[in-house]
Amino acid sequence: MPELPEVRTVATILKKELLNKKIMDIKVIYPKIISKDSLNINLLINKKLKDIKTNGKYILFDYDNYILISHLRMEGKYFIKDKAKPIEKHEHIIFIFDDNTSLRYHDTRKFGRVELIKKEELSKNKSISKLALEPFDIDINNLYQKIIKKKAPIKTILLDQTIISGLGNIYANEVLYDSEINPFKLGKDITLNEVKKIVDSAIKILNLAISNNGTTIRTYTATLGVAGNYQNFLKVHMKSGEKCPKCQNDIMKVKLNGRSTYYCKYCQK
DNA sequence: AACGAAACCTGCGCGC
DNA sequence: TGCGCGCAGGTTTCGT
Repeated sequence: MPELPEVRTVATILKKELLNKKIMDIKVIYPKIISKDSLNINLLINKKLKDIKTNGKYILFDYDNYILISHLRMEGKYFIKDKAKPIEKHEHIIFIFDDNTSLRYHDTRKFGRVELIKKEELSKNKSISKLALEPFDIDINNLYQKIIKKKAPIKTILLDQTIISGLGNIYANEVLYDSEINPFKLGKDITLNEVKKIVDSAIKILNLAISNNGTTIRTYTATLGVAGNYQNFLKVHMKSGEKCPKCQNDIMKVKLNGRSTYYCKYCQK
């Protein structure tokens, strides 16, 4: 569940469900989920959750003096369960609270990571400090200057979280379709007006996706029981062979730097 | 320095 | 039925 709308959806629900719960115990079943730079996760025992925020695709659990940074990568999910329920396959970390509940980090592919840091270290954290602003906050001219320095295709650039944060493969495909830009167009050839279109499209698409609880595709278990609905709004992603809604030609599927890229070669020049 | 490819993992669907 | 391959919403590390 990983791009910005899905991460915000998860964070909103977790905040509602977990605020002020006190952690009584933590069971780590698969230790590699915890970053090697992390403080001992048991420092969270006896702490109460004060807030949950997000930054790009990161979820930040605020515990006063500490912050737990969580990235879901490809398949990370959180479930809230009665603490007596048996540990299921793919549950790697279990937080046990002072009522009868527990929070379970579930990750089929084990790509996700959590890292516990002191709060004052947040701005210099290796992952967080490199992050660019989200499309909602980004400065067009600043982004333009970064993009035209790049030789890589614009699709690849949009996936670079140090250039603009929050977009992943689905929304990068959708944003480039909406802004009518060919995903293969090189960064150095992108115009200021095209950067404006990209940011406008990104804000529009992400906001609509957030209000629909994100996108749920190819997923067997909805995180926290919440099924997103934005898959019903997708124009090109996973639509190869279907007709372009604008010109009725076929949507193409190609590989671009190893990622599936869907676009209309007539509308996206 | 900057780019693409491989690595990190598991499960599913498809063709043979 | 079983096997092998390709594929999946991401990021970091490794070569060139």
